[in-house]
Amino acid sequence: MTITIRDVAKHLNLSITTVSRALDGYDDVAEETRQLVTQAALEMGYSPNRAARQLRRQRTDTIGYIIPANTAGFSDPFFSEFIAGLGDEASAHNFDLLVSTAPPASLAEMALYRRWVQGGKVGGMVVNRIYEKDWRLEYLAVQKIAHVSLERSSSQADFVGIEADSVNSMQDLIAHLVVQGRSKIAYIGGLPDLIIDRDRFTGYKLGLKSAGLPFNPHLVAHADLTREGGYQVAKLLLLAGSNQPGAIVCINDQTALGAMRAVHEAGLKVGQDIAVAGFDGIADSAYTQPPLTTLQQPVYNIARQLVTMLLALINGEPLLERQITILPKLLIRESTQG
Amino acid sequence: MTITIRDVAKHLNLSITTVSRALDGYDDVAEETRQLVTQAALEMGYSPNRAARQLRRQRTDTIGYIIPANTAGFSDPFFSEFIAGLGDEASAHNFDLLVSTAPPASLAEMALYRRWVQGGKVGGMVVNRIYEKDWRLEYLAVQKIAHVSLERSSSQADFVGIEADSVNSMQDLIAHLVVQGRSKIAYIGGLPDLIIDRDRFTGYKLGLKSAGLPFNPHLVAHADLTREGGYQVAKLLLLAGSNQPGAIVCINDQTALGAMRAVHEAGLKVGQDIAVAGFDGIADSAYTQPPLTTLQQPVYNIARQLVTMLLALINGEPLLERQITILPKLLIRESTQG
DNA sequence: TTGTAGGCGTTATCAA
DNA sequence: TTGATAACGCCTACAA
Repeated sequence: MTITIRDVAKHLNLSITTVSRALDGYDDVAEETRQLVTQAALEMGYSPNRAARQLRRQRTDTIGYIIPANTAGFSDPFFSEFIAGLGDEASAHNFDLLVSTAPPASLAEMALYRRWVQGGKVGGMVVNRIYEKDWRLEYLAVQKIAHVSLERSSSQADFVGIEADSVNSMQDLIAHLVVQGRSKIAYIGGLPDLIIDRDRFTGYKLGLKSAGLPFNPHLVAHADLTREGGYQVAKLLLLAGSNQPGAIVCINDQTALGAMRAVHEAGLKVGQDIAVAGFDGIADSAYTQPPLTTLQQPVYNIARQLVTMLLALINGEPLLERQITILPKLLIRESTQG
Repeated sequence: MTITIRDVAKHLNLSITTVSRALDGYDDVAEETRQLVTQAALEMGYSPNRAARQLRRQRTDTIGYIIPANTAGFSDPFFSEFIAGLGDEASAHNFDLLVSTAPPASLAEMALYRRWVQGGKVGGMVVNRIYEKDWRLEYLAVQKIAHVSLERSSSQADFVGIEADSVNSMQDLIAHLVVQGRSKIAYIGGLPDLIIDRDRFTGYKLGLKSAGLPFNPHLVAHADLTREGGYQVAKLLLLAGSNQPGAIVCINDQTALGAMRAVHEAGLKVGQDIAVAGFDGIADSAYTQPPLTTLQQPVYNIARQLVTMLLALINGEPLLERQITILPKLLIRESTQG
């Protein structure tokens, strides 16, 4: 940081006030002067110091997102798409995106929130992978800081964000599997306290009910939303002998990828011997072998939309819709059709 | 931003100086006082305003990384691992990571650099996907701002960062394919100006030479490092009739995934009819069907190491190694063995 | 060991 | 239409 507004002003024999206003587009500056200033700023390579601006304006042009990663070195394409969406939309509004990772409800996570929110580093937060009881949402509400969430916790008094209608879309998926002649349909979820687990599991059960199929707790398992977790849990399900499932429905695509691998290693054919389906519709899902049936959510666009909503909140602009519901789209691919 | 150091000081009937120093761990503060202050700060929910601190200290605790994304809504697991590594290591040092995406050498990219670097928003940058002639590196050098890069441009006078020995590792891969009886080995790269393309392509050619195989320009194609690009280009290669390759070596795993799909759609079997190999060793590669042979780089750890180096640079600490070379590890999987 | 005071670079208020 | 000046919250010489 070497060149300041003072340098520009001195160079032009103007006051810093005029320079500041010329650059900020105030209309009480002579057009001629503005041209001069803009030109000089560009030539001199001046860009306003963000810290000073933030301090003075008492607001920041930064939003934050903390990836809820349980393990170090994790990797889930859901997050790259999500972050790309957040970043692109933020950039479009000259906002910046602060990113970090922390295990849910960990001390590290809390420290980050504290630093970012109470330190005024961010003007708003994006949250997802919501839990039924989620300290983050309570915290953000108490701090009265702008935030939007993907998925909704029942404790959220004033929910602003997007939720997917997992319950209904999951039922569509189950119906599809039933049409394909599958009856012993297994479900691999995540932590039961997760909103997405609750909803997708509910949809799964309702789907069975509609089809007149019995609910069998032995066909339900919980993993951790990772490929590895899906793999391990699916292996166990496949050992069930006569109780072996004819289909495995997973809480997300990563889990499904793991399950597919387990099926394959068991010497069975995905799509023929056992149907496998996921949820999210990440780009990978079209490239697996066989391609994966999934409930697709437009992750990238959801992220952009969330940022749009968040910025409106931050800028105190009216929000057309405070709550948006999306119906994931059933993409039927080979993994569920013999 | 509501509770400041002043509030804490007033609450305790101390001066702000004392509070500031107590919290920053200076040793000229009575232990008793420190306890009091720390306690009060916690209770009152005080966290220093980052903007004020940055302005005063004339340095920031933020580093930046701009994802070189060519298309909106892109998704490459390489980047999620990379970002997770950057974020984790930054967090470990109480630094924050600013992330955005921009097409290489675009106006948007330049605007971001300007805002971040000249605006003092970041104290250092991480750069990768380097080009032979790369404006970012020149810019960062001119601005005299700390930066590290993954891959090295020949124009980098003072390179600090990590480079993979693509040339040698690629030769290992070619040797492996030759042992497997493959002779018509194709190469799908990226833009020729990319360092990784230059190096991997060089390794490819040297590998052919060592094996006494002729170099055939018709077996070389350029895509864009995406799955879709790899898919399209591989389709063309497969149409070559009698010139059809027996193996396809790709610049990265994403390209290889696309190529695998093309092979599959052509009714051929990956690993038997045609061998396919990638580069990077992203987590996905173990889960494809068949699993993908690849040259693995520890992306997550590379990212962490880069941040370690960058922070040393920023803090003016001595760097044990300014330049680290990594030899990617050949992971032989089914995609190259019949 | 603690307190006083100046200034980091901006923007906003007020006066010219 | 432009300029002088105060303040944003913090850190750090320097003084007590």
